[in-house]
Amino acid sequence: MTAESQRGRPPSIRDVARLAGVSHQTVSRVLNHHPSIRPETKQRVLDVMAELQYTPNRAARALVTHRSRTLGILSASSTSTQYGPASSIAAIEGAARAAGYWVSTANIEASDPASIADGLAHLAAQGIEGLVVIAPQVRVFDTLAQLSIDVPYVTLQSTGRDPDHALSVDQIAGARLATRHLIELGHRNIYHLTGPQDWIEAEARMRGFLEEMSAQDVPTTAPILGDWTADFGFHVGRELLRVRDFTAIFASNDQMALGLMHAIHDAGLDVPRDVSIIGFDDIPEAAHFWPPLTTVRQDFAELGRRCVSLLIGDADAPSEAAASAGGPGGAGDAGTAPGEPSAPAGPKTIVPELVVRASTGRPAF
Amino acid sequence: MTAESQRGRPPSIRDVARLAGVSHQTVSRVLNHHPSIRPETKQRVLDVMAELQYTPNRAARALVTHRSRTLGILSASSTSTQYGPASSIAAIEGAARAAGYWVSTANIEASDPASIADGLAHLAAQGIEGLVVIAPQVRVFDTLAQLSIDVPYVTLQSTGRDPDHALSVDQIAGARLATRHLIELGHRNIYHLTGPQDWIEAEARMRGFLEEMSAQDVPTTAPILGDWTADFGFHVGRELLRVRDFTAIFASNDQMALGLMHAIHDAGLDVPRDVSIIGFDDIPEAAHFWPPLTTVRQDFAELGRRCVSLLIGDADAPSEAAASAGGPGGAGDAGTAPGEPSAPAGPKTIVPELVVRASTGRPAF
DNA sequence: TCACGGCATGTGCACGGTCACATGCGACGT
DNA sequence: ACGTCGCATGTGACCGTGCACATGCCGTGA
Repeated sequence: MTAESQRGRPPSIRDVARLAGVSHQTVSRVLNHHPSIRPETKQRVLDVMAELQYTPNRAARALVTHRSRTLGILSASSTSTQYGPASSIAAIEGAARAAGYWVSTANIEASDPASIADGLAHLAAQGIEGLVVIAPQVRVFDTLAQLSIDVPYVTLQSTGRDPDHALSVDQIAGARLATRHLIELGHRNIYHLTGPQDWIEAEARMRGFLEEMSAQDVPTTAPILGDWTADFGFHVGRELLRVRDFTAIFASNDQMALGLMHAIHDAGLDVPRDVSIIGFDDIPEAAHFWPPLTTVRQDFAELGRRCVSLLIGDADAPSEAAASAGGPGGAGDAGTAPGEPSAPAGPKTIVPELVVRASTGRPAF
Repeated sequence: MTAESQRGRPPSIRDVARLAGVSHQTVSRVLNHHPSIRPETKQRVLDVMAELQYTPNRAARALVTHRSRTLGILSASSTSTQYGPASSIAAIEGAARAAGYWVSTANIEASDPASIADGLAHLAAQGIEGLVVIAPQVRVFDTLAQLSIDVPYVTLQSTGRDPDHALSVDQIAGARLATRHLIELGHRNIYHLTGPQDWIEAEARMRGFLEEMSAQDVPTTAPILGDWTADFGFHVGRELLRVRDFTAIFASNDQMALGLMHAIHDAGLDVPRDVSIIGFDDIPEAAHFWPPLTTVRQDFAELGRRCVSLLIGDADAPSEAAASAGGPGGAGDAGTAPGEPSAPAGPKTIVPELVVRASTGRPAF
């Protein structure tokens, strides 16, 4: 029965149209949830689609609509392997898919301008409609401008500085939380180990640290520039322990905190008796570090979701809303096309949360 | 000068053709590295392309060639946030991009069949030319068959059981390495904490463990089914310590090993004096666990790269090789199109490596 | 009764590439 | 000297969709 329609190629709307006894345009209307189609006609078309296992051809659609329905993620490969970014990426993909979008990723070497340009060009060649940047952002933006790529973009995890493009976990507030916690425990000699300087969130955490320190009138030492890795934390820890003019360290991510604790244990010291350590992110392993790490939790998944609603809100909502008053519907495939496009996304700032575990305590003296 | 050619749309090959004084087909030939184009003509076309900032339209190309040049990754969202899979994914993307392919990801809830089907359908709708599966594989394959999706696929990290689709880190060898290490230290009462049973590599590591145990005539206890998480390791550890009829545990990933060590410390015991712990994967943090973790290192990035060369070798190499004898060139964009497509990929099995650190030692008695 | 508007549907073209098939021209063998 | 072959290039159709613009029909108000 269906064998007859087999002709090598996958079925097109015209094949469906022929079998349903309508024009190809009617089929197209069914696909796009056009309002004025008689229910019976629609049903007949849907039946034929199912019978033929028809799938809309993405390329053809993109060609004529000039819309790729694809979001790009530009990610530093050194970080996409870490819990936080990886969780956000997963959430981005999920939210995008729910909204009928595809997600395409490009990993770059953050340190190499050519790599940035290459990755960006790769995404641009795809006609992405939105871009999420998880990388040292200053350089990326320069390159973006140079290549005259013009798509809406969002930077994951930045501070509220550029409110159009930055949806923020309030990194500053999180850093202040961490710092305040140490100060309230009685620490006065506190170091801060930051992330790389061209990561906006590293800078934000540093700012939060400095703000809280001066707000509480605690004398500040210069932050130490780190690179997010546990290895780096370990080496910095070894250096710092030579002098030991501190009782607490605030590391701007959990990995570096882990490295610090390693160095401290190696020196025969105890956490938190001799030194208190606080991290940032609350990766799932942090609860099982020894000692379990006090840290600041971020909701990475929520962050990813908001990225998408920001991006798709920009790109989609206007035309979408204009097109049809009542029905949302979107432009998903006829078969799938589930729930509403995500809700207005709530307040714009995600507030991070202090998680007190066993790596912080009162200073010994 | 260039202002004149601005007409809203991005430039097409016809625009380029007009300005270069050739036919659109000649432009197309330049794009596809056709052999018989006069160097001067080619150069003229390339110049115009540069001037116009011409970018080939992916959708149009895909429409007519029936090739999407896209690879799909189906990944369990619970695992894509972990170091190993994430590294492989990054490597896959890099290798794919170098070969002129795009990568699109779908994260699924491994436990939910509907989610699997949804993710797979999403990728299929894109016309992916290859699929990498990083998820409990049994269910995925069933679904793949049900949806009658027919693309070459590769399972990341599987054992050598199905040699066509499995490019293997030799998980069995790795597990034997770990087990032998414990036995050689003098341990006789060894537990094994596995990954979820429907993950092929979890099963492979378990097999390796069992094989080595019986090869060395050490009595075996039933493996404990885990879920890859540190939390789970922690809880299992607490249970096991009630009886304490063992001197060593082989955890099939580093996270679970971490959880185990946490439980052991909590009980006031010492690693490795009271219990030896060995992990698997060698995530970057493992060197900084307390104590630094003995584990088995896998080259995740190499694994990812091989995935791609396997997939693209299948899909591309035949026609590619037939097309032009000498020049590789690929079908990248005229402007970009860098280095050779990856080399023949070497021997098919990646051999993992034992990394001895401080979490294993001789049993106390 | 008829013009008119809205619904349900159909017709043809455009999107930006590639492919199959010309075409013109110079070199070469007989 | 002429047919033939290969190179360099051009012409037109086609891929599967969506859009702008008909078209026919029915209900409605003047």
